[in-house]
Amino acid sequence: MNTKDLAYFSDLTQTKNFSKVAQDFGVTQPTITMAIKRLEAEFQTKLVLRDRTHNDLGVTASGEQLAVHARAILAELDLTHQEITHLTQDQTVLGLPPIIENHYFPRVAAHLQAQGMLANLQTLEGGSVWLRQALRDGQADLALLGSTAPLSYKSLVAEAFDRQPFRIFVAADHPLAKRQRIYFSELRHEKFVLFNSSFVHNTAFNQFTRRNHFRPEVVFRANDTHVIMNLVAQNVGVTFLTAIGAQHRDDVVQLELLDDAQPEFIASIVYRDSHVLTPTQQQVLAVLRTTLGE
Amino acid sequence: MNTKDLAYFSDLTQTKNFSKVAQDFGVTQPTITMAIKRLEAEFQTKLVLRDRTHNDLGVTASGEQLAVHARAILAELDLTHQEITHLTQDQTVLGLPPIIENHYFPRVAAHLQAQGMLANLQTLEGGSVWLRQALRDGQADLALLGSTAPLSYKSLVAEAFDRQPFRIFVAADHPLAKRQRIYFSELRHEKFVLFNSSFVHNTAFNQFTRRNHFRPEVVFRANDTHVIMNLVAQNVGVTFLTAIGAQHRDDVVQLELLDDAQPEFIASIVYRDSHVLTPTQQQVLAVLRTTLGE
DNA sequence: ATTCATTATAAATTATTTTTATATCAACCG
DNA sequence: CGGTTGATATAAAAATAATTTATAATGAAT
Repeated sequence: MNTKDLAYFSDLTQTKNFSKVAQDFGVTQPTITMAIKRLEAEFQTKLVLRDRTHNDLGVTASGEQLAVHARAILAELDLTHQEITHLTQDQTVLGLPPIIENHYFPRVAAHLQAQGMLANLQTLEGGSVWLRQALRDGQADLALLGSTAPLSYKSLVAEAFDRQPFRIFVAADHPLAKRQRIYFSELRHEKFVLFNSSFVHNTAFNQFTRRNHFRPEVVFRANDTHVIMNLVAQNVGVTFLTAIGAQHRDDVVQLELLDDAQPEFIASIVYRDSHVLTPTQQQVLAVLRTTLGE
Repeated sequence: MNTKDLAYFSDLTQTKNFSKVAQDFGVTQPTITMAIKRLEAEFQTKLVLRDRTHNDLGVTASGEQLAVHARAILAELDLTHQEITHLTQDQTVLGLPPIIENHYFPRVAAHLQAQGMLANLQTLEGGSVWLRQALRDGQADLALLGSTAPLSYKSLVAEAFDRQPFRIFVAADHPLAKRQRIYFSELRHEKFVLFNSSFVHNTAFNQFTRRNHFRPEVVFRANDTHVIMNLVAQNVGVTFLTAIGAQHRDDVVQLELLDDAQPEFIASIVYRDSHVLTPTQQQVLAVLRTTLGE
């Protein structure tokens, strides 16, 4: 069976228009008619219902089922291409959320440098949530990710290497700046400057707000620690980060949280379980493990 | 890309012999040569190393990677066929381990009968461990499975509906038969008759033995409760089953276990998350839920 | 040195897919 | 109504792709 037919069909279930699919793939319309016929023969079932009365194309139950699998197959094929490309170019793409990149990566880079392997490494920046998907679909080969619970994801292998508590950061001239420890509930009426939703900080933050039964007022979301810290320093709001997320600065004060059973920031090395690691990638992984492991 | 090429390649990585692959698929040998060439062109990389010196065919890193994905794609395609076949024949295959079949299924069957749906149901018997795989690769659409921890498997959805403690069964004339409750450690020197390893009972049993630091003497393994019970009645050994696993009989006595934090037998309704349920399958699922749910 | 087992190559054949050209069908429109 | 439009189907021709046949090449084993 040709995977092209699956691609045609997958598109058809979405556009519900034979001619449009033909256009999308730069082929003529009868090609699509024939492709669908082939699939219907292969699976011995009607896949689409041509309802010319309402000029609307229906997908049968079998068709829906096929569409689900067709997409899975096409995604797998795509992933295969990406992986093999990285493999042949001996390139390792390491996904890094900015906080981890700032805190842990310098150490790793130094070791890789020493082994002359830095040239084979590309980094891919993004929030942990976004990177998890990037890892799945082959944009990255390895990643260092943050999470609030030990990672255990379908098709991914995760090895936790560090845990960090979350902290609150306020401007040095903020009323709370004198305190060293506070309860999250005391922040009920504060304004917040936070990471955007592709970061795990949000998961943890939401746990805190849910437990304390309040809707926080989030005045701004950014995806850069420095931007956030600058806003905090100017009292635009307070923020919620890990201790390691913030370089030291005089105009911002760090507060410990006193709440029980707090979520933690768990840092893990993550990779796909279906991915056969190259020697280079294994070396990178080994460096990550020895450098980051306790 | 044609999936046939992936099948050829997958076979080749295992047989490591072009001619053998050709035979396996009933085609001529140059067909395989060409297929591999096509894949090598598609992925722009060498996939196999023709090492004629050692008359051994090596698979490159890229080849290994492709093989992993090729198998995944072919399995997905196979699953698709199976699912669509069941779909068009409006047949639902329900996987049932024998213990669950004996205890819970009669109730379910009565309800299905009342709704005239029993004709659309086929059952597939096997241990929970084996059925889990059968469900994954499409031999079954739904299953009632036993487990010792709440089920959460990659690509499967599980809804727990009952919990049962494990018990020990001994012959009526066994020295322990007078006791009503015992500690597992008291069984250190007993002979055991058990289910074979495709049953979850083993997982639980192993937890008990590990905690009590002994290697049990297993004298026989069977996959039928009656066989096991008959052996127990004749003092061939004692067994380890759920309370519901045994019909009442005079020659066998049931003992409660006194150990702390025992594993339980958790019964769950399980199905694939990628599977689009037919109306019939949804009805069956609804009957399962109402009949089995508390 | 010859034979054997294995894979490669090239031309011919066969199968499959795509295009071109045209038909069908229902809805819409004045 | 009849004509036009948008959508899919069909059939024959053309283009592509896969497979076979026949044979060559390669290295190992005897």
